[in-house]
Amino acid sequence: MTQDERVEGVGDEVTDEMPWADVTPDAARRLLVAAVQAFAERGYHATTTRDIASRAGMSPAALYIHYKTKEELLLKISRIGHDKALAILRRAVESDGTAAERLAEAVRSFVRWHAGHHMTARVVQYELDSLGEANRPEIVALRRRSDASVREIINDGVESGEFDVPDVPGTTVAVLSLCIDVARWFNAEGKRTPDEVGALYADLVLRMVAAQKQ
Amino acid sequence: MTQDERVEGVGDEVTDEMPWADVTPDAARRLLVAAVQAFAERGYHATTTRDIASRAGMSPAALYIHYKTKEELLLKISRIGHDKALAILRRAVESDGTAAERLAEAVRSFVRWHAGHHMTARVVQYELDSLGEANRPEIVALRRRSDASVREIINDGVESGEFDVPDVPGTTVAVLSLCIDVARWFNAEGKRTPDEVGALYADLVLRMVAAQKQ
DNA sequence: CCGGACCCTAAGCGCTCGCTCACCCCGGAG
DNA sequence: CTCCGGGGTGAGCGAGCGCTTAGGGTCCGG
Repeated sequence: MTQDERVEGVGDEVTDEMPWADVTPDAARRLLVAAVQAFAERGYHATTTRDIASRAGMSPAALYIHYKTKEELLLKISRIGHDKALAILRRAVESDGTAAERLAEAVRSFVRWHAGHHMTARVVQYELDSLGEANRPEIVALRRRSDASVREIINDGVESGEFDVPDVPGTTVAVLSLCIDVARWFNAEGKRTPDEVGALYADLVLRMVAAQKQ
Repeated sequence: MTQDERVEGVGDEVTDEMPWADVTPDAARRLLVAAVQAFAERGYHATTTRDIASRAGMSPAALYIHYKTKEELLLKISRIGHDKALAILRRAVESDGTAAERLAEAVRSFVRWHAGHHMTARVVQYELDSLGEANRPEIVALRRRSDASVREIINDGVESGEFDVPDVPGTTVAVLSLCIDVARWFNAEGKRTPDEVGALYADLVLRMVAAQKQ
């Protein structure tokens, strides 16, 4: 009863920082971070539980004190990652400003997150199929909410006349796809910072939806 | 000496059709097609050689008559797939017309291929890391040539004044990224045909690079 | 009839996987 | 000191992996 649970209470008013800050037993967090790195580098199926444990400085058996299975690690990573990504999008949707401003902010912050946390994002976005049938629907639902958030802004812009978008669902898919794929190609040793990529992509997306002649 | 090598000589003047048409022993082609499906559905590391063989209607051992290892299958798929994709881009680059026409054609045909052959494209684009150190450089080199092809068209358009692109390398990455990610989300049972997605994406890309005010 | 080249299979080798279990170390209460 | 419980470990389990090998069916020229 002394050092046990301070899980709740801190709130999550921050959305852009280290995602694993409030994973509570210290050893469990180290294992989670190790799993993110391993999954991002080698893929879920090519990663062994022995590899995860040794990255966290533990024996292979220690993993099973904190997680029931290897898939539970992937599920927890996917859940937290999608929550963070969705929170970023929702904040942009619910902010004040024109549709163009909100769309630019959504793309900028979403891309910044995918670049800055490209290891996490890679696992979150590309290892969804590695989840079993039992766990996948929960994550797919989160993803659909991200889709709806972007479509919401684009629809607003079309209705207000700011945007000229012949195919709203198709353009929504394209915008999200563009942002998500950042996690695949972004390299921390490359020349661009996450901020720069975010600014570039926000500009490109605004061009995609802008009314052609005013 | 009788039926051995007729590999070369047929030429590859066709770029948009079934990619495995000229894989010569019939059993080897069936195994390759089975491997593409399995890798696309489950990923390379989650696919067993027993699964590939049984999809091709053979025993597990039959695979090793035609291929030395499981990775050789992935390498062959990657090589053929990248060759086809690059050929499509090169044809657009070397065609006649304005930069805008060539860029639109490049995106349209590249996207059409990624949608129409999304299983192959998924393996080609997303399983590159599963190749060992020995084989990866060859495929990476092919990918760089695709990158250079798109950059070439965009540079032409900037120099001729057709395009207004502040960041040519960044925009090149974005365009390719947009096209490639089609392989991830495209669903054959969905509402859109590969042609429709190609047309939509060509339009979106032209908007991204178009001179804002003329 | 034979004999062998060509494909393919049944069986299984050696290995590593995800995961388990019996035990140990160590700080705090009595 | 003893006792105890929770986080950790060493060793190893059954299973399934990539891949190999000995041999069988079939079609050929003789």
